[in-house]
Amino acid sequence: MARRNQHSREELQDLAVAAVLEIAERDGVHAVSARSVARQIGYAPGMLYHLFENRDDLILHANARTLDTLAAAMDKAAAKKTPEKALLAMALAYLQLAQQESPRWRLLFEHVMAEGAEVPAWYQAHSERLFALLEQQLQLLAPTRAPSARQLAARAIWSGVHGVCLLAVTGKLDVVSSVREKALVESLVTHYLAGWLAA
Amino acid sequence: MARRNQHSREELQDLAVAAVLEIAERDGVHAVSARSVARQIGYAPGMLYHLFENRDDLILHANARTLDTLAAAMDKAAAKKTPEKALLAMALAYLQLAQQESPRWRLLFEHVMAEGAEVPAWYQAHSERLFALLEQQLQLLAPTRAPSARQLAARAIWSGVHGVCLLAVTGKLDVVSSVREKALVESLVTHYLAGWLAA
DNA sequence: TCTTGTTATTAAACGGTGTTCAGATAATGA
DNA sequence: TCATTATCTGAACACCGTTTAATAACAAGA
Repeated sequence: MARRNQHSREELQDLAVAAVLEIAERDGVHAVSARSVARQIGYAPGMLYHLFENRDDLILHANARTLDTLAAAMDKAAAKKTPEKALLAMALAYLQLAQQESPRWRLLFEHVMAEGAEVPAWYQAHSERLFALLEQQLQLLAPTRAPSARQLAARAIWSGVHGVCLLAVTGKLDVVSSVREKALVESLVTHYLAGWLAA
Repeated sequence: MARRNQHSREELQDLAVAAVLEIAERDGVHAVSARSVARQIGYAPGMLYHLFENRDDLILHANARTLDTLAAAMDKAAAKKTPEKALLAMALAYLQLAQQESPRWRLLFEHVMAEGAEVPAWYQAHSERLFALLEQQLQLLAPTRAPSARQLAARAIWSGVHGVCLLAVTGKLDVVSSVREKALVESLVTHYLAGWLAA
């Protein structure tokens, strides 16, 4: 069978991306392969290579959707709060999402570009949106500071929170069960901010 | 050919681990495979499965060596310093090592256990040594605080520093080139500590 | 309506991966 | 010297990402 023309190119891309996320959630990250995704959307594996450049491209499209979900959750979490509380709420929103939809986030955390391949600009734009949300609150919190200082603080906070979420989701943190991940994020954000503001 | 008995089991394990690290450094992380490692040490791929349980086991042994190198560097960096300076020095030692031997660290950062497999206890012991080094300094810095508070702080700091190193090595941080990684680590550690001590 | 051209789709293959295992070979102990 | 034991290999299995020639269905024109 060939040329059925049931879906537009864009529809097929959406179907494939949705299939990636669904398979990851249902069968685990390891189960996401060109063949499994193709089977799920009812096409041959080769079809995926007319829709995406390669596997990286497909996974990045799925991960971009995950990042957008997070950006929306952070926006919501920050609404009508003081900058300090907003920053903490955004960090906790990250942790919560990463924990409750961990397969999606493992897909994001554990994805590695093929040898020599660079992360494309369009994807970086998605992740930069997150930094922008932080910088926005830091702007309100410390309007007189240099923009470069705020950029640095935003990246320091986010790298730190990212580290906690990553270790939490990939299960490398449960060394001491008494230390809860939420407490880690709270400690990291509040103490860093306190120190940063006092400096 | 079979049964040449040139090396003991332990020697062969060491050879294999060394081969993993050498191939990663020379040809890149992607080039590390059962076949390439076996070829490098002059044996058949199947041999590796008499020396290690599986690929994860082999990689973990290599990564444990990387962790031990870091622990030694941290020990050296912390010597004869005040606790605060020691903590910063240890974090910077991490960053420096991760940056200058990035293939080894990509091997560590990007390694993912097979589906359903847990990180074995003997490996966790290696990474716990790092936390212990931090807690040791925090003990000197804030001897009156509860041990659980120090455990939490050690993990918060380390998760944060880990986040920076990871993003730096895997190249996901160069969004704003003006922000240097070293400045991020310094900011993270000093401001967190300042806030933590003031609390 | 018939034909031609275009486009979506697939089957099959290629070279790679981790892993298993029966069998071959050399060292060892009796 | 012979039987046993431990070491090591070759070949296979099932999977992976990816490419490509061939095919079938649609669209357009005559």
